[in-house]
Amino acid sequence: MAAVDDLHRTADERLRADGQRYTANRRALVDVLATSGCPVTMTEVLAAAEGLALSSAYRNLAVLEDAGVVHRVVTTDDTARYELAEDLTGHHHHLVCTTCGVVADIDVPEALEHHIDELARSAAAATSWSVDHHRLDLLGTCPTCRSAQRS
Amino acid sequence: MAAVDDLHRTADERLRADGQRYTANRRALVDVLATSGCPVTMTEVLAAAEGLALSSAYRNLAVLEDAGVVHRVVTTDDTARYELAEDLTGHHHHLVCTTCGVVADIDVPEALEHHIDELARSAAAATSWSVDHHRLDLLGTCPTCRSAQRS
DNA sequence: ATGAGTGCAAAGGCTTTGCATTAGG
DNA sequence: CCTAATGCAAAGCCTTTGCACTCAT
Repeated sequence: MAAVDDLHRTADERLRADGQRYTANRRALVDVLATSGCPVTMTEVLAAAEGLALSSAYRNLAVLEDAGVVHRVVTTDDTARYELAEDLTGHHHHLVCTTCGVVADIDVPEALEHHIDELARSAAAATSWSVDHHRLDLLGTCPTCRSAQRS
Repeated sequence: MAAVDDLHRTADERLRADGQRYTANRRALVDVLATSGCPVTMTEVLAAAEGLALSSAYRNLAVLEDAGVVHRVVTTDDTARYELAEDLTGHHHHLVCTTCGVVADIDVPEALEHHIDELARSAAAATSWSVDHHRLDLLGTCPTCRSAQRS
């Protein structure tokens, strides 16, 4: 998998640029996130990375986030989720289940992104805030919770 | 203030429909949220509603949320914020400060809302999720934190 | 009088931190 | 060697819950 090698190389570079080492634990975390396909909870991270201590997972995910490799996703419940940074996976948005909290990725039409960028510019101009990113979530019910409702 | 009277009447109706009473504490909470103009933290709620117990504030905000009077806003930090439900204040989106967490309201052009609704429909059709709402946040730095950075 | 609402204190759950040990450069 | 990283346990912080008391109907 050349793509995965590239990912690790990029992660390594970013951590070094941040004065950090790309250790086995950190590499394992990146693998977990690259494999999962959607933002994952700490519980899921620990299940996928056997032998990794809870505190190391939190600390390393924070280090990876500081280095711009990982993004911490906060939705509506009290459990954070983690995914690879957008510039590694491509810009996307989220479908969030308001029942169980699970998050899926969705792509958004270029035209809509363009409209949002315009909004960001005009809002920044009107408010004296600076605007860096945006976040568009669709909130609803995932297939699993939908079938649970019906039964 | 006729508008505020309407607000309290609506809140009262919704609580009763939910089998709940519109008590003095709950009325005070609605007043705090109506006055603040942007989503507020629990700390701010307690400061504004003198004599209100922490547990009562949490419990009553939960009751008000269940009744559809209040909306709990989760952004990027670990402190929830509360605002009046959108159908009481009008649909809007948020400007979130990634430094201090403060949240401001912004209105979004009708055309953009329309595009987002289309996205919601197509995403629902493509994924077998059901989609109820959306949430668009602009993430950046508020004026206060911007001046703190410069100094 | 009867159940909802309230306040205090204690407990919960996710996350962070202190500290001794281990490993990488 | 020397600093960073790790793992365990303890602490923190926001939030929820248990329980006795008060208030409204």
